[in-house]
Amino acid sequence: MLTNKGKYALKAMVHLAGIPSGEVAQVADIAKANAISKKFLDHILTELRRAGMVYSRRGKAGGYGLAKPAHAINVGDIVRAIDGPLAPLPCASVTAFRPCADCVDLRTCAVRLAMVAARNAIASALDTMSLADMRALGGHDAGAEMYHI
Amino acid sequence: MLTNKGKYALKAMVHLAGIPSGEVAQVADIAKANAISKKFLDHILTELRRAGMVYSRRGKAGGYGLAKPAHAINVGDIVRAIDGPLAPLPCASVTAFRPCADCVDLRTCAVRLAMVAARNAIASALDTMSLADMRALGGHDAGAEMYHI
DNA sequence: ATTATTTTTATAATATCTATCGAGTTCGTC
DNA sequence: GACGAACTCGATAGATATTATAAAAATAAT
Repeated sequence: MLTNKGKYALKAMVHLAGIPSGEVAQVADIAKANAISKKFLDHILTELRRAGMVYSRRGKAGGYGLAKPAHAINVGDIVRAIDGPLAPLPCASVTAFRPCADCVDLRTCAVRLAMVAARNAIASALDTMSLADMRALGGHDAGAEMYHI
Repeated sequence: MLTNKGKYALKAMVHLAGIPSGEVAQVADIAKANAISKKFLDHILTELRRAGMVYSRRGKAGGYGLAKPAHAINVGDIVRAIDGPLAPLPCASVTAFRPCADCVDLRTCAVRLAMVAARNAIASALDTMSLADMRALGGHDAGAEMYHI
C-alpha cells in the first residue's frame, strides 16, 4: 500500500514535469494546486532532493525542479525513494532484500515465492513507466512527448 | 506492503493445505511449526473464518481446516481478507474503490492511472494463483495436485 | 548592505495502525 | 460433569504516518 507521502511525492513529480525545463516551481504553489499540506510537502521534497530526483534553488525566486528529464525518471524509483521497496515482503525484494526471522528455508518458502511473483509484476509495471509516461496517462500533452515514434 | 498478519495468514493457509481433506489442525501446532505467536494466530484464524476461508471445530479434537479445496482458493482473496485491497491506493481498487479527497478529476489523475496499472499487475499475479499453486511453489508435492492436466 | 522570500533543518506533538498479551467464556467430546 | 480447545473482548506497548512549530541559512531584489 502506497502511503499518502508516496502519493503526494508522485503528484509533486507530475507537477514538476509540467513546467518548462530549467525553471522551478515553489512548494506553496505545488501544495495549493494539489491540495497537499505545505509543511508535509516540504518534508517530501527534501527527501526527493536527497534521493537525487529533484534539485532546489533557494532565495526569492527559488523552488524545485526535476533533476533529470521526465522520460529519464521511472515511477518505480520515485516510489522506492519515498515508500521503500516495491516488494510486499522484504524477503521478496530485489533492491532491499532482507530475510524473515521466522523463515526456515528461503528457497522453499511458498509465501516468499508467491510474493516474488507479485513483486516482479509490480516492478514490470512501474519500472517500465517513466514520469513522462505517467503524466501522459492523464491526457496532458507536453510538446516533447509528441515526438515519440 | 504485506503486514506480518497477512504473511502469517498465508503461512497458515499453506499449512492447512498440507493436511488431509476433512481433518483439522490445531492453532498451537500451526503456530509452533511456523514460528508465530499463538495468540496472534488465534486472531488471524478468526478473521479467516469470518471471511469464509476456513472452518473450525471446537472441543477436544478441534482445530481449523480449509473451507474449500486448495485449488479453489486464490491467493489474492486471502490477502484481501486480511490486509485489504491489493491496489496501492483506494482510488485504484476494483473491489474496494474509494476516491481520494484531494483528487480533482478521477479520469485524468495521472497518479491514479499509474496505480491502476500497478493494481492490475498485482491482481493478475495473485488472482490467477491458487493456494495449491502457491504451496507447489515450495516444492511440496501433494497427491491431489499431481493430477493437473 | 539590507530586506524579503524561500528553502533547509530540527524538534516535537498527535493520531493511527500493528503486533501482542491476558483473562475469561463458550462449545463439543469423553 | 470435566476437560480441552476455539472464541471473545479488552488492553497495551511499539512503530509509523501526519502535521505543526520554530529557528537557521541562502539567494534575489531593492
